[in-house]
Amino acid sequence: MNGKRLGIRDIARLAGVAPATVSRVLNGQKLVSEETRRRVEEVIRTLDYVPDATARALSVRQTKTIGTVVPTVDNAFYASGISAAQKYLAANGYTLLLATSDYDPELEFEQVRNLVGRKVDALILRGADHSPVLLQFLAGHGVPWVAVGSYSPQSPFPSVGIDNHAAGFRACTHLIDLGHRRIGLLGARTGNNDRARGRVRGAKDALAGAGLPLPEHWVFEVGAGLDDARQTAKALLAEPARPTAVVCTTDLIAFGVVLECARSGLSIPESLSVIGIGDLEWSRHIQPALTTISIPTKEVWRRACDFLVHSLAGGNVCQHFECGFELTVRETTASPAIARSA
Amino acid sequence: MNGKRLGIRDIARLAGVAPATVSRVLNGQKLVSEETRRRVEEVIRTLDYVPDATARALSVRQTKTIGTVVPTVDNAFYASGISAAQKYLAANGYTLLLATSDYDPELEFEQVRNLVGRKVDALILRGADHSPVLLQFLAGHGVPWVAVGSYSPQSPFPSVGIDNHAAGFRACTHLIDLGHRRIGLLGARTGNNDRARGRVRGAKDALAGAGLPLPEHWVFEVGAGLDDARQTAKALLAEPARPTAVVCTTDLIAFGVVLECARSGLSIPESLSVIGIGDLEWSRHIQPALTTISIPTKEVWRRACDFLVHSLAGGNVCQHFECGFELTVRETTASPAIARSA
DNA sequence: ACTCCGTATGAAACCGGTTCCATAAGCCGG
DNA sequence: CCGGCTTATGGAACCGGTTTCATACGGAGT
Repeated sequence: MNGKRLGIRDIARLAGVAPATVSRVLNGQKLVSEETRRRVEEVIRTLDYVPDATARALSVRQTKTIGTVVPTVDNAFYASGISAAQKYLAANGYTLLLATSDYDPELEFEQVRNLVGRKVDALILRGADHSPVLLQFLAGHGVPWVAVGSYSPQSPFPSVGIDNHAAGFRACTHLIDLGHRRIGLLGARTGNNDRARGRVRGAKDALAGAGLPLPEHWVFEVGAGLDDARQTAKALLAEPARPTAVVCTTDLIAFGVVLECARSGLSIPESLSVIGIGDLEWSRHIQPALTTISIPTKEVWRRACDFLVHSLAGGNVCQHFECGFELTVRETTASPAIARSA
Repeated sequence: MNGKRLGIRDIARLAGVAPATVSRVLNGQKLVSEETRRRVEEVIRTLDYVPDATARALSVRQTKTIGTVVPTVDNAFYASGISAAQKYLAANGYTLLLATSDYDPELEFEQVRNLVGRKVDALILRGADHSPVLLQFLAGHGVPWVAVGSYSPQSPFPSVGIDNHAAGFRACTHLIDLGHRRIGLLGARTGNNDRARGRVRGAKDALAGAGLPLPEHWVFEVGAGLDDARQTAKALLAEPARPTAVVCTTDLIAFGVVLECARSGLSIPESLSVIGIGDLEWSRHIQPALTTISIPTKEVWRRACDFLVHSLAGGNVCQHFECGFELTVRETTASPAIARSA
């Protein structure tokens, strides 16, 4: 190849103009004569010149990049959000810089630090639950960010998501309405996770509101993978005095229960009603199809991006956005009467 | 906040040294006295200073960033690869810049252009099947890249993946070995996709080798989503003279068949044997569990990253790496005798 | 005491864009 | 015919790191 990269000055020389003019053409400013613009564009096209974004970033102090750190992409829930975000951002001239934390807050911080060093214009973080040190770091460096996944109007930082407490409450209420009195609760780890916590509390509040007991041995804390979920489900099924229904705070956990019941020949919903939260793609494909709380994950992420893009553009955008959820009844829930009265 | 961002010169002033020295400390060079190093690090720590990666990138002409463009993250197959790549790269000081093309070559090119403009050190692209214009663009800009998903030793560009022809062949052979004579073929779109093409050809070659016919109406070309797969499966089941087995070039397609059969009461494998290629996480969870060709997707991506990291570091790495696959027999395949001889 | 060398540090140019400011040309009204 | 305004363009500083080259210093060798 030709010895060195070609830059704006080369283009300028070949087009017989000043670098400043080339820059103006590149940025579509209107203070350039039509004639000059065409000449410059011609040169750019024939040389296949692509301006150096790092140089531009250094100069204008913005990278047109949004960073995000999620626990893993290896989970339909996050993958779906990432996908939606990526698409929305690309359509608006931004690129997504992706980092994963593997559910480790320590690593999350390191990743955030890295992203900030790379001068992302803003960050998308899951949940509003972050260490003060991290928050202070972000504030100190003037990096805007938005929390996705939970609607937290009381938080001083922007957030987009659903009301997790209400979702947990709604899921549990559905079971109560069906007539269940013995309801178990399988929740994701709540440490450092306000969404899981909200859902669990919602379900508990529903139970308490209905005057129903929740014995210690009917509540389980579940790890992140599908295998963890199956493991826990197995433990649940081994319970001598089993509940007639369980609310799972994520669909993945519910999958675990459904699959494990299938394996051990326990029929759903006759012997056990199961409800999840999330409504992943698989939820309606699995056998029996999962009753769940549908969360518009893609919309949540899209709105988070929308918020950032607009507020970076100087717009005045509402700090908190609540996305709606809805109960989607499929085949894994039924009245306990079906089984008991038989 | 303090009026302006703090830079290396501020750190230098506060530590009473020259900017060059701070730079040396940051980069861990050894030509700095222990005493000075400690003083500088002290200042950096107390000020929470994070060096500007864009400035560094401009200066050293490398961003420690690897770009990739995949059709979508919204597919367990790609999500899994992305996830592995991200993790591996992070562990080696790189960050993944993610772009998606939505199965559109036009958009893919645009994304590549964008990534190149952002000065990624290298690219990971799916497959070796790219337009000459794109290849020329990459070459002209001196951007190294590696193809993932197919082992293509004859290609002038590096590749990491499995031998897709062999995978298709193996899958089909499994059905033939079981005694099937009427075998259908559900393949992903082959346009611009050498992997799908290889698998389809492999299956066809196996058929031809066994002297088995493949009537036009037993081969289907399937769209990308699970819903497309179900749609096609529905069409297959409507065939009056249906095959006794089908090879699907991806697990997602196989899922479609399995789910659609369950819906219409057709029992697998008694009435129809199904084999997929890929072995996604769901393949072993679905009912009945899917027989498939297991591809070490994560390993493929990890090796692709490994290749790039090492060759960027100046190492001399083998240009093509073939990952192994293996047949994983589960519950969706059986001898046709079971059904026919009854 | 003097040269020679290795080590620690500083000064300044450079990476490739952007943008402020200056300048020049063209046009209008008085 | 000239001042003043608008528009097109060029010159040069600047963004925040890195790196080359020069310099200063201390110690070893003779």
